[in-house]
Amino acid sequence: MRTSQYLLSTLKETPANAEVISHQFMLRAGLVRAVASGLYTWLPTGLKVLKKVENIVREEMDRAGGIEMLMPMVQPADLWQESGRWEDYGPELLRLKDRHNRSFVLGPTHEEVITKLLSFELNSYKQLPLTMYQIQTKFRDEIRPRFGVMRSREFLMKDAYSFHLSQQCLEQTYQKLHQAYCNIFDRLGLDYRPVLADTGSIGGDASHEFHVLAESGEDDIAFSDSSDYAANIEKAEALAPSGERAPATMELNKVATPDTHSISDVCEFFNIAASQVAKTLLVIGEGEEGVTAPVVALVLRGDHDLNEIKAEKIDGVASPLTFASDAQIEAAANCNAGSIGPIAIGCKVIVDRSAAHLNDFTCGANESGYHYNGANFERDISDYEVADIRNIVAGDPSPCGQGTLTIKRGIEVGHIFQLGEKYAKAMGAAVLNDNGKNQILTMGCYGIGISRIVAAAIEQNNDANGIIWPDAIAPFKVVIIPMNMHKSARVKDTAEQLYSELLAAGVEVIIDDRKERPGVMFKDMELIGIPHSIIIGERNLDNKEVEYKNRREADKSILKIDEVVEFIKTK
RNA sequence: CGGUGAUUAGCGCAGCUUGGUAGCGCACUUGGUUUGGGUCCAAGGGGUCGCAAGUUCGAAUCUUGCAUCACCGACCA
Repeated sequence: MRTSQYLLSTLKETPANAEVISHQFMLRAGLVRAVASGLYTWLPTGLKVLKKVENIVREEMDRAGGIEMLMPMVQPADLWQESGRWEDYGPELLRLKDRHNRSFVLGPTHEEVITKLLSFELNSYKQLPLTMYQIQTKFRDEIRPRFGVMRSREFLMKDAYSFHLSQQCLEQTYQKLHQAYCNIFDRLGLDYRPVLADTGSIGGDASHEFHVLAESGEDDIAFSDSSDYAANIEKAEALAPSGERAPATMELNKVATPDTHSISDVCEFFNIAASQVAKTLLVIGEGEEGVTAPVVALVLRGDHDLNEIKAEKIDGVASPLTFASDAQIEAAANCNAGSIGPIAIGCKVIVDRSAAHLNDFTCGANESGYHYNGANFERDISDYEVADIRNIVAGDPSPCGQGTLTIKRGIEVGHIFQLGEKYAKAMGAAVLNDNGKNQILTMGCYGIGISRIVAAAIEQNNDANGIIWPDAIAPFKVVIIPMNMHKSARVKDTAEQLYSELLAAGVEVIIDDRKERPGVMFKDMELIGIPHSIIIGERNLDNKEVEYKNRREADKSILKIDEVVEFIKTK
């Protein structure tokens, strides 16, 4: 490729509405342009990277036994009604009508289509197990698209679906694809971790996410410091504190605490640590249809945060988790939100494991402007349940039993699920088993965000000058930068000769043949992040030499001209 | 959807308080200059100031409504 006949589209200045590094560099390096919120055009350089990621994913999926196919992006509503997700998926599902007023959706994922298809195509257990995949555009009407292509509405995804007759068989394929995902992220050259995950709206039993570690990530990942345990903080279990709860030593004592609402107010007022305070949150409970929903009190230690995913799974708590309104709080606890407490509250009380270990603690008195201190379980609060409802914090013991947890930020680039029979049952996907009986299929599904990987790779590989691509996904492997080619026939001839030789050797090379000053070329090529540069100037040609620079290193080195092609090929 | 802020040339911004000729830097075109890290000089092209209504002799500027975009919260590859 020649820059003079290409669309580089680099920008000197950072567009004002790009916040994260990857978005800034993707715009500046001419990889993408926004069309509307969450919708992007991929420019030539960006598309090259996207295709490289796609091909690595395709190769590893094929190697793991996947079979590629392609399903439509527009899907009929009745498939979604059949699975029940027409109601369940919510507004993120973009619905539309055709000219005949028939309803369709823009596919956010393809369980319905694939399962329906295979309910027709599969007849016998002899055809199983089967793993199908596609690499295709998805649409999710995100509430708030952000971070460029990292959370866009339209994006490129690899989605795979596996079909089995037994859980055991599903687990084998799940393991195989888990390994395939590791191979993919290894080849991409990314620092990533597979972590235990919540199954979310897709449903099912077991699940792992693959996270690229980066400060700009939207998820918190908990790691054990002495085992390979890793879990999304949504999922990571907070163990009960060890040992017995200390006995009560104080009397229950009601104290007037005017203008004391937050945990920090209470700590300051009583001069105690947040870990000695119990905070009480009221959420909506599961009520019968038509009846006013009851509230449920969730009790946590003052220094801990509620884990909403864990809480909404508890029997009696409405899902999705909904906090009580001020009016509901007033009605249930006779006080404002700053003075709620678990003592004699008159509703279901669920206490976090760590909070349940407290003795002589401080809590709201269910009377505006009053708190108790010296509160103790059993003596003061008898009717309660204990559950794990908090987020783990750094320093907590690992649920695996070894080591303590640390927390890092991650970008979710892959997610694999064991779905079980959910979709197969809904869509009537069954085959005859070896006893000649009809049997519902068991499924797994496996996603990778191709376009998100491009952004994640930049988040993890950049410096002040721009992107530093991992070699496997660089848009070009090497750039030839001739110094003042228009003034020196020698420089021009050498550059053109090397360009031809590299092309002939099958190397992805771009030559910067613009009539630009050297500084401009260096800046542009560093911004775009091409891993290897060959710099050709008068000063080295007398010795039949050129310079080589690696994007990751500060210093240049000297190469003999006739060694360049071999040298680059070994990189 | 709630909160916050923004919208003036392709990009980054000023002008608005106090209404009166639409500006600066980068980029682009032309000429010259320079040539190993975003040269310098000069001359140019490009804007219905997000849209609509209102106030006014006159609106980028004041008022109202709407739209779009970004950031913080709940969702997810």
